[in-house]
Parts: sequence; C-alpha cells; structure tokens
Amino acid sequence: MSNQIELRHLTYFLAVAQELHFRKAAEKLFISQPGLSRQIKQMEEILETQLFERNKKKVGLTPAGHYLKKEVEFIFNHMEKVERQLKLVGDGDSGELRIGFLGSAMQQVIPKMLLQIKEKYPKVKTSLEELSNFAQVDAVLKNQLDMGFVRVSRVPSTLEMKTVFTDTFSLVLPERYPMLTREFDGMERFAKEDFILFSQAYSPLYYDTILSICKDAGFAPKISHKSVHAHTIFKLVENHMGIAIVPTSLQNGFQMRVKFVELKDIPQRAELSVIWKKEHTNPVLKNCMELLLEG
Amino acid sequence: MSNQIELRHLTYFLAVAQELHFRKAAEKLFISQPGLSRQIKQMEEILETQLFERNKKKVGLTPAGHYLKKEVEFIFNHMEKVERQLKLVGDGDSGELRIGFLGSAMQQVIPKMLLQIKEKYPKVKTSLEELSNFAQVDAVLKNQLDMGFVRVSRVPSTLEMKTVFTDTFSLVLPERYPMLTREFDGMERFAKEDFILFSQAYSPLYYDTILSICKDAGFAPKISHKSVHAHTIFKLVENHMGIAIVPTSLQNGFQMRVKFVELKDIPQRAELSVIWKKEHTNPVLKNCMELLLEG
DNA sequence: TCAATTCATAACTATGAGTAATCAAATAGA
DNA sequence: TCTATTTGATTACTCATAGTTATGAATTGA
Repeated sequence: MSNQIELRHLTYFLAVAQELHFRKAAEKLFISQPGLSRQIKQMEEILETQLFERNKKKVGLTPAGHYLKKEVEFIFNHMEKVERQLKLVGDGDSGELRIGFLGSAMQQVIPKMLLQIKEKYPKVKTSLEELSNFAQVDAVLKNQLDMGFVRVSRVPSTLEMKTVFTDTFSLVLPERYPMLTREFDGMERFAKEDFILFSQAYSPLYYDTILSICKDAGFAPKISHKSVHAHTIFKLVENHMGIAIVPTSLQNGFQMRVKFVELKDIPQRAELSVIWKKEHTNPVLKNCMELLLEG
Repeated sequence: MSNQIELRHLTYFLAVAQELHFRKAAEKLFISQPGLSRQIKQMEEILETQLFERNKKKVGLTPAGHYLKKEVEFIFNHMEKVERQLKLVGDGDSGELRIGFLGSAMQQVIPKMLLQIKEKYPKVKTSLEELSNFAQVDAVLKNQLDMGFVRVSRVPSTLEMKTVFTDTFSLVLPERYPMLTREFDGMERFAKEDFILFSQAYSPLYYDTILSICKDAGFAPKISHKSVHAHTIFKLVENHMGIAIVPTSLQNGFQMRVKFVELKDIPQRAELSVIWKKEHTNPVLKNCMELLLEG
C-alpha cells in the first residue's frame, strides 16, 4: 500500500467533494466507481483523517473534508498558474535577462535594446551590470550573465560574439586647444602630447588600437593617466592633463568642456560586440538576441 | 506513457534541483539513479519544458527550472501546513463551531462557554446566530448549525438534548407597582392584569409554561402583547402596558426601570438546553460539548 | 591512456491503479 | 409490504508503469 498522497488523490477527492456522489464523480473522472472509492479510502488512511461521511445513501463532507476542499481548490488554481507561467518562461516570453556592459555601450545600443524588449516582451525583467571586458567574459562563462557588451578581439570558443556597433575614434581635446579643425592634417602633430587612455586591463583591445593609431602616425604615445570611466577621462582633458582618443559615440551623454575631433581618415574602428554562451538554454536570451541583431 | 504530473515528479524534481546531481538526489530519495533520470525526463516531456541542462558532467537548472523550483518549494510548504492543519481539524483542536441561541442564553451560559473554548481551543472559531427555538432545531437538523441553545420540551429523535441551565421564573412589574414584596402571597392577585409574553411561535414551551403557572393560580391570563425580545417586553412593562413572567436570569444585562419578583414557590422552571445532532462528525463539537457539560 | 566519474538507455520485475462482477443497505413506488 | 432501483463497498483479476539491475557513452583528472 502506498503511503504518500499523490495529485491523483487530490483530483479524485475534489471531484467527489464537488459532486457528493461517487458514481457521478467517477463518470466525470472517466474511471470506475470502485476504483474511485478505493482511492478515497486510501487517501483517508494516509491522512489519518476522515474526509467524507457516507451512510449508504448520502455522501457529505466532514469538517476536515470541507477544509481540505478549499485548500485543494487553492492548490490546483495555483498549480495551473504555475504551469501557464512555466510555458511562458520556457518560451522566453517571461523571465530574466542579465546584461553586462561597458559604460560606452550605454550611449546607443543598450537603451535601444531595452526599449525593444520592453515593447515586445513586457514580462521580461532585465538587470544591468557595468563590468570590464574581462569580467564580462568571465561572468558569461560562469553563467552569471546572459549577455555582455564588450570591446574585445576574440573570446573563448564556447562563446559567440557579434559586432553590434561600429564607431570611429575621436580625439578629445581641451575646449580651447589651438587647432583649426578644417586644417586637421593627421595625428603626427600630437606626438608630444600626454595621452589619457582607458586602462589596459579594462579594455586591452582599445588600448592596443590606440597604440596602433599612434604607431601609424609614427610615434609612441606618452601615456600620463589611465581610467575606466569616460567621465574621468573628459575631466582630465578639460583640466589640461592631456588629450585622449575615444570612440566617437562617447561625445553624447556627458556634460563637458572638451572638443571632439573625429578621426575619419584612419582605418581603425571601435567595435562594440555582444557576447553570449553558444549552448545557453535561456529562451529569453534567444528572443532578445534576435531583437538586437535583426531590429 | 502517463500524461499527468504527480507529486512524485515534483518531489524528485526538487531533490535534483537542490543537489544538482542525479546520483546524490537518487540516494536521498532512496531510489535508483536511472529511475530518477527517467521520471525527470518524463516530467519535462509532460510540461513540454526543459528544466535541467545536463552536459554529461554537470547538471544545472534552466531559467524555467529555476522558476519551477521556487514554486514547488512554495507548494510543498503550503501542503505541509495544510496537512498539519487537517490533523488539527480532524482532532477538533481547530475548526469552526456554529452556535444558535435564544437571547436569554446570552446572560450566562454562552459567555461562559465561549471563554472556556477560547482558553482550551484557541484555534476554534465560533459563529453565533440568534434564532427562535424552531429555527434552531431546523438548522441543526440541516447541518447549518452545530449546536443550539433552546427552550423546548422535546426534539426529533436524531437530535440529542441536555439541560444546561435551570432557572426560576420572575414576575416583571413596573418599578412603582404597588406591592409589598415581603407580603407577596401568590399569583392570584394578578389575574386581572394584562400579560406581555414571548410569542408562542418563538418559544412554545415558555408560552405553555406561563399558561400553566396562571392556571395553577386559578386564572387564564389576559395576553395583551407578544414579543421575541426581552428588551421590548421590559420596555412595555416599564410603560405600564402590562406585566410579564420571564426567566429570572434575564434580570441581569438590561438597563430598565422594572421590578423583578422571583416566583420561588411555584414548581415551574425555565430550562435552557443544548441540542446537537446525534450522529455529527464535527470533532470540534465533541470537544466543546465536553467542556459545556463537564466544566 | 586509463580509471573513475557522470547521466542515459535497455530490458526486466512487481507494485498497485483501474476493471468487471457482485453485495448489502437504503429508498421509492406499487 | 413487497419489489425494483439506487447507493457505496468488496472481491478478484489485469495491465500499465515506477523502479530495478546491468550496461553504455561521454567527460574529467591523473
């Protein structure tokens, strides 16, 4: 004899509790009446509580039965809700998307994506975390993040990477820096300047790219300061601590007294990429990735 | 293949979700690992949702799995509570007691019983309804009430009845009614008075008893008013609309300008009885009845 | 490369849910 | 007052399936 209540018992109990009639309840359940009687009896034995009073011609609920009926109805309602919700979570219409990003991704890509997600999948919850390139790669690998927005040249083979935004670089100069923009004739003239860059540890690709730009211009930059925040870099430039080269899109979104000079003619580009796990199982990620790459 | 989730599935799912290890989970459940694997797989098929990601060496929860884990934990906690509560309801430590009563039972018996119940069975909820004798008998028979407090001579054979309070009758007279209490010499002198009584339909036994008192005194009372509320009766007496005979215990609990004269020397008594169904199944009733009859 | 893990698969066993046939008791109708 | 009908319970059976053992395939670490 089994000694554990099963959902079957609860289903049968509810049918009898509603019909107050074993034969009718059995019909409704598409089982035979003896089978139903035995299951109910077994249920009462397991719970050590009488649920029905039967006096050969009438069936009624005991107080315990009344109580249980209400509770079973609640439990079934709840389970139905869970089952519906589970489908949604499984289909990616609902759930959570954990996003890592570099500060520079906040200018364009992320806000646009968040709006699209909110419109198409309003039940999806997003969480954002600003992290370095390396920390994002690590977190995605560990399944602490679903996706990351990074500037890296390559990632481990278990990750996917797609470029989502390509940007030119711009020189960042103090507002009154003596230079006629129309006569800008290359990087060479900045060989003697102090440079303020994003930390190498924070973004190796960026760092290497800046070095290559300078190298193409025939000099190695004198690096005076390093930072992980664009805002800090701009402040330093503003206060004549040096000049910087950053992705052009950082021009928007900061209040600052600096001058941007877009380096259109050099081949280097700042590429922002999404990364995610190849074999992820988050349906929300799949849906949102489609939005990001197609929309 | 079964196509319905059972509690077994949820139990197994929770074990795996907690251990994130099939063999360990199977050990904890005292079943074999292949059996567990198959049940989980079946569960995923029924729900049409993948719950775990297994890559041959590691087991992890999918987002849907995470969601379901929380929900299953909630459901199990709830069910445990229900099971405990069900035992209490079955034992009569918890539950509901629906009580019917006559206004006059509110003077002594009911408040005392409610206090005792509250002390010994604090989880028991009581509901009170003031009803006529007939309505109470009817409601107890229909299982709308668990117990009733009535003044009747007899009840249908499916009900039990026990006297819980015996009371003398008292004459109710206007405050300044001319009478020397020490020289009270019988009912005879009130033969000409108007009488105010409880309605016959409300309490036939009371009605008959009053008639018998008067008959013993050698007269038939002139009945001027009938009421179902003691308060109304007292008000009428106060305003010289007549005199009344009521159970003595009604002397307490009302603010009124009337005089009570206890009829100690007549044989009639006002008996208050509890009634309940012989074959009831409410354990709360059983326990509370013991309190009432023994305490 | 080998030993030791992991979970999945396959074939089998045995428990117990569900069945059909029947019973005993209660009701309703003649 | 006697059926005829209806109720839920009981009995004996069968068959679906949860759980078993044995094994396989893949991963990991020495």
